[in-house]
Amino acid sequence: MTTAAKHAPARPKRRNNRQGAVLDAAAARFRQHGYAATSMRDIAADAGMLPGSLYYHYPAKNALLVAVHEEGVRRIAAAVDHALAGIPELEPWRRLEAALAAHMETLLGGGDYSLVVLRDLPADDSALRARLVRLRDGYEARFKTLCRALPLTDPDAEPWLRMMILGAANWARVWYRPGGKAPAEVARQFISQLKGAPP
Amino acid sequence: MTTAAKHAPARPKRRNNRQGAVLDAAAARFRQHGYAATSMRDIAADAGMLPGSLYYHYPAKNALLVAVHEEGVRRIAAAVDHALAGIPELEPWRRLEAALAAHMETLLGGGDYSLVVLRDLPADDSALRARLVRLRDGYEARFKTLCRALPLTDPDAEPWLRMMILGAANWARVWYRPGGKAPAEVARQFISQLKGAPP
DNA sequence: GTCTATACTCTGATAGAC
DNA sequence: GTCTATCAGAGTATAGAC
Repeated sequence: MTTAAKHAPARPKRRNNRQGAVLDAAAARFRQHGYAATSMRDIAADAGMLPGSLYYHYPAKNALLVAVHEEGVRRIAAAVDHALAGIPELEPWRRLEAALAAHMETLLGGGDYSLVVLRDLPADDSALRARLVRLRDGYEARFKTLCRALPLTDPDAEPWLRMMILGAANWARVWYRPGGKAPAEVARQFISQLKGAPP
Repeated sequence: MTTAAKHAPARPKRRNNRQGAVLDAAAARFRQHGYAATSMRDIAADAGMLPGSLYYHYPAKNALLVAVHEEGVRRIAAAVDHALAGIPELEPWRRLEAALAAHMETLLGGGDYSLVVLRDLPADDSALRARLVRLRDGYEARFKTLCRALPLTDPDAEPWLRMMILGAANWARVWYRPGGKAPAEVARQFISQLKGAPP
């Protein structure tokens, strides 16, 4: 943690790159049909393999879910961090808006791996569930920091404000259609509702 | 629609009431484990039947999903309508807050059938999906009316405001824990964030 | 390292006795 | 209205050839 949080270049060891194909296929299926409705046969077919071959790369179906989730969090966190690094200016509302725009662009941008925002955590495996929740919480800590920096008249409002922003943003997955407003514009409008009239 | 929107008393024909047990069992399973992860055998066991017996009451698994969904929408809509009927006063923000409180109480109150706000609409059956979406849209029309009545400085803000409110409320299912603040209090705080400083 | 073939369980659903 | 018995197929996972 001294020099850089990510000690690996970009994709450390995608051995013969077939593992990447498996993960991509799983991400696409999980996103489109959900975890429970996706079969290993589906994933294998999309990856151009037979079902049994998957188990060389990942020991079980839920290991695939964890891997997809980890990659998803990694990507959305990178997008947000990159957006914030571009504007070291101090105006807190604008920083929050930029972060939210990056969050929503990644989430709604059509890429798979947007599961960060998993609605439907596996209820049967509590260890797995806890692990995924911890991952998401680690990511969302960024928004806690951003919201705490806001000049609010009532400091106790911060948690509610944060819950509203993230909730509204994540729920956008349900109603958003690619043809509509750009994700960044949605983010701008959301922030605008909370900020009240601008000066 | 002249005298009353609901022409049936409370539960029109729960024939021999075993059908109700089936629906309750299905609702509980769908809520806790999701649709795809629930088997007809699970539902049958919870209802005290054998798997084959379910098909006397419902012709297929997805018919159960539709029935649960319809009952869920009916309940949450009834709760909101009842709350609004109690306060025919005119202050629009208070009406919206009351409706949101009823929405969230029903949603977070622990009852099954709160699937209204279905996370995971079946992606494989687009006819079914469309039907469920239409049901939800019919319910949410109430909030469109409520938001349009608000005294907003920018009238174009109404859709964004509504999307934020419903999104934040529905997403609360993900983080809300029964020990915490009452749902009505959460609703109050959410509205408070949007209204700005009260007079 | 990757694939083939397969084991074994569970799925939604049906037919017909009671 | 519920049960017994069963179907055909899909589910995850494994063993072992290449």
